[in-house]
Amino acid sequence: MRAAIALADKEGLEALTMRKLAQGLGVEAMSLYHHVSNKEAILNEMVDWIFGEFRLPTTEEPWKETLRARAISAHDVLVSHPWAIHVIETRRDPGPLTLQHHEAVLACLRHGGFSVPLTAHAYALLDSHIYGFVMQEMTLPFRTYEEVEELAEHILAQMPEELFPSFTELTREYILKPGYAYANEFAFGLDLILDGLERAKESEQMT
Amino acid sequence: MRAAIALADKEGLEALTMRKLAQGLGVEAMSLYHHVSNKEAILNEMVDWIFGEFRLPTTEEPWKETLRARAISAHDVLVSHPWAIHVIETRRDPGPLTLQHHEAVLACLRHGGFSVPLTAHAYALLDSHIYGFVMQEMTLPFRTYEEVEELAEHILAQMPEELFPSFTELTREYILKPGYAYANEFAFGLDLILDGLERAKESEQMT
DNA sequence: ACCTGAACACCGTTCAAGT
DNA sequence: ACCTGAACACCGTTCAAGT
Repeated sequence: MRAAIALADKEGLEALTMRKLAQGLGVEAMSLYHHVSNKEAILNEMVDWIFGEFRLPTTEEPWKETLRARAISAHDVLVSHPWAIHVIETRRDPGPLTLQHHEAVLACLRHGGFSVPLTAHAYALLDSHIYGFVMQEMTLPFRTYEEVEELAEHILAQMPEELFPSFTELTREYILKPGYAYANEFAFGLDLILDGLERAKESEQMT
Repeated sequence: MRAAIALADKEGLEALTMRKLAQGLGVEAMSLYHHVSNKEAILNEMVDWIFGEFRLPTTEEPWKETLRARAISAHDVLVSHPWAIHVIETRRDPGPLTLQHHEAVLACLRHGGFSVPLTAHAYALLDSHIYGFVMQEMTLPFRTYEEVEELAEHILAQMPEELFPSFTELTREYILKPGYAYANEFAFGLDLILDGLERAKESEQMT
């Protein structure tokens, strides 16, 4: 398990083959099948491990703060294991740590005063933001600010400005400004969503 | 191109191999390399085609309405081509239809009165919701209401209720109610986000 | 109980050879 | 210009055979 995560972290998901995993463990590929039923099972366990890394929200703290912290933690975990979002996307049966995590988020919302339907809405929305944001972040063709700059210049140079005025404007006046980092956009959306959920809860409680 | 999309639609992304694609075209796999440089190029074109299917927002209509319609259209397109979200996630260079689509969304926000930074925030947020939601929707282990019911009963039966009180409550009081469909959650989040963006724009204009 | 070598049914892709 | 057969370097997985 640890070997599989380390291998995917270091060499990418496509390098995680049964042969290479076995090699890292000093064994032949076929031996792995004595400890795990197939590769799917390994991927399932990897996803469950990821959920175990997310900070659990509590029912003691205010819902907004604790869910904000868990969202940021989830974002950070997913970004530091770039294979995770892809693998999560293909899993269909949640492991024990995953269930435990879901339970903690749901309990937090219910204790925070959300009705059952609003809890369902809120959970779907919060996780859409986390997964969708990380997905976009991972597909960006750059990671460092230097790469952003280089790529943006390259794009600007070959993009007809008349056809893409808003695009070039955004690149020039926002992306190429010092201090730009896509990851900073995460908190904006998160806070907008949390504020919106608070408002929805309050208007629900008035009726 | 059309053959590749049809094959992925009908038999799934894992069935889209060069050999099967060629077979459907009545030709050998190796012949494809005369018309396309490699499989990556095919996947790039498929993603660009997907973006071409999204309804383009306009600058004539009010931003909120036209962006709402484009989000719903994008959701519907992605759900009806289940391979799309996975392939988008691994693409790194946008095609012409993709760029055109981005330009239209950015122009719509700018015409709607959003500043350049707020336009960047808004776009990241809207697309996070679309991608993240679809991603979750695709990984659900059910599609029809009957399957929901069956699975929920199965889960309830083997889940220790003391350990997962909120989970069982949600399943019993929300998911198992007639008329439940996960896809319905999409509009809730979308409207919450659009309202939040409107509010953010107004408070920006006051300063 | 654990490991292994050979094999099977696949991949994407290259390349020399055909028309 | 377009297509093809054989081949290469890989996959996940099965299975009989070893210790």
